[in-house]
Amino acid sequence: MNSRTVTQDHLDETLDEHKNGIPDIVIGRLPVYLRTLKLLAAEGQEVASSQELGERLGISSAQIRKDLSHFGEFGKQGTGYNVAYLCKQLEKILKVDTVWPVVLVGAGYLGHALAAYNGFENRGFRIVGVFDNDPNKIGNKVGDTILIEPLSNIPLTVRRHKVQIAIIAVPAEAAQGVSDVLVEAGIKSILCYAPLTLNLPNHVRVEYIDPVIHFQHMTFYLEKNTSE
Amino acid sequence: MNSRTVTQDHLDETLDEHKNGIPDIVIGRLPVYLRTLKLLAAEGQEVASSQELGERLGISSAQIRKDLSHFGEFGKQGTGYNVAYLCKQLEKILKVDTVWPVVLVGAGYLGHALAAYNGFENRGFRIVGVFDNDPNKIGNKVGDTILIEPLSNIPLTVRRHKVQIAIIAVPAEAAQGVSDVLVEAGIKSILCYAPLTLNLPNHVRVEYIDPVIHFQHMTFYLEKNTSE
DNA sequence: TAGATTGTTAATCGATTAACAATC
DNA sequence: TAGATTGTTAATCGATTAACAATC
Repeated sequence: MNSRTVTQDHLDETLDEHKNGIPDIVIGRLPVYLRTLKLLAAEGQEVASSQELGERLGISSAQIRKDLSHFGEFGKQGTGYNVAYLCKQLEKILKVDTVWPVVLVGAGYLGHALAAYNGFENRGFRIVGVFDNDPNKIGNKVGDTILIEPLSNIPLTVRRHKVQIAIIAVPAEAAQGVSDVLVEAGIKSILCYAPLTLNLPNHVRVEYIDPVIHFQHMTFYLEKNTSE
Repeated sequence: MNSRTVTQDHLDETLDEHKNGIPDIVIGRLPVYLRTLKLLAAEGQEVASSQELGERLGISSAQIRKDLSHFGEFGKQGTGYNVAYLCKQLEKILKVDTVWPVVLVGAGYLGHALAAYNGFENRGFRIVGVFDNDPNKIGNKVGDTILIEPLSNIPLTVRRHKVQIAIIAVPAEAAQGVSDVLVEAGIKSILCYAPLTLNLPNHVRVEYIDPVIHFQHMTFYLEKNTSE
């Protein structure tokens, strides 16, 4: 959850903080800004102030201005931000002005849902390979486009497409083993849907999605039904 | 993202901070501790120190001890924490020592994946209703157990099962409308898979899951392939 | 010009960490 | 007893906010 110092051959840096010294927590908000700005653009809005954005996102206008100020000056006093322009700039900053190839491991229900999702492409990502070790699944197609391949094919696909990002959508028991395979193949970032904390080398970034973590966070604030 | 002050008839409190004054960020880590402890328990480990937990989670032992200290004294000097006992205590603190009913809106690929997932029950949650407005889906069953019902049935199910938690798994365009229906029905917490920020009354807690947000966070730290 | 909003500074607020007495 | 680890305090570190000069 925190910075872990990574010592490599040629440079010293941390995983969570950029060499430029921009806090990771700021980077984490930029995709949310981008998502909102694209929605505004789709609604035909040409200009937005930090105050308007803040209201829409439930955060302060000061935070938005401060966050953006790490990367340059994108607004105009008295007016606000040009929506299309700020979108472009954020895409460049986050490096999603091109499409990144992604491999997906796990072709269960969740894997199918992810493979079928058509919201990746226009936000900078494309699934270029789906892998599973179940012999009953290998050879089948997902969403009548992508073939399900055995895990042993991962290295080839990763090399061929220069893939740096992987999704793990396998059961918890299999996740650590899968992540080892991915790291070995050269994957640099993993999005893990399996409900556990992976043990990985420091040069690999992992993020987690586990709905139950969110639920359990919520229930702390809820009142139990006493009557039942 | 921050505390928003909620003024109700009878009491003043914030959404993100408990009346007891325990920081929301601490609450957010407890489910991760719980998940890890349950895994340790399943592996047969009876005792764990804050240091061991910290290493497993990639956080400091001091943080774990500090977090837990908000709720009581659960460890033993020189030994550490009894895994089973700490599990039980965390479940009580998070109120997941019983099972919460949850409604799911959206029976697309993602909805099916969520409805079929068998990892909710033993962590405190059960899907008691699945809703969709597509006439082609209504009446079908999900995972040959749960019937897909029209959104108009939401209020009845929510009342009958005293449901406080909902999952939104519909396209972005439909999400705001669905959330209005849920709030109207009395839902108190929403887990939203649609890629947008919902506009909701302050007494309703929302959390978001959007894989692209994670991807875009990751790409900031990746190097683009220059050769392609 | 008058009004609005930016970018930035300094102050405030809050979270993490280091350190250690207490104690198993 | 000696070694280990907790719970807690105080110090450090970092993030958010308020405020305002600059300026469109």
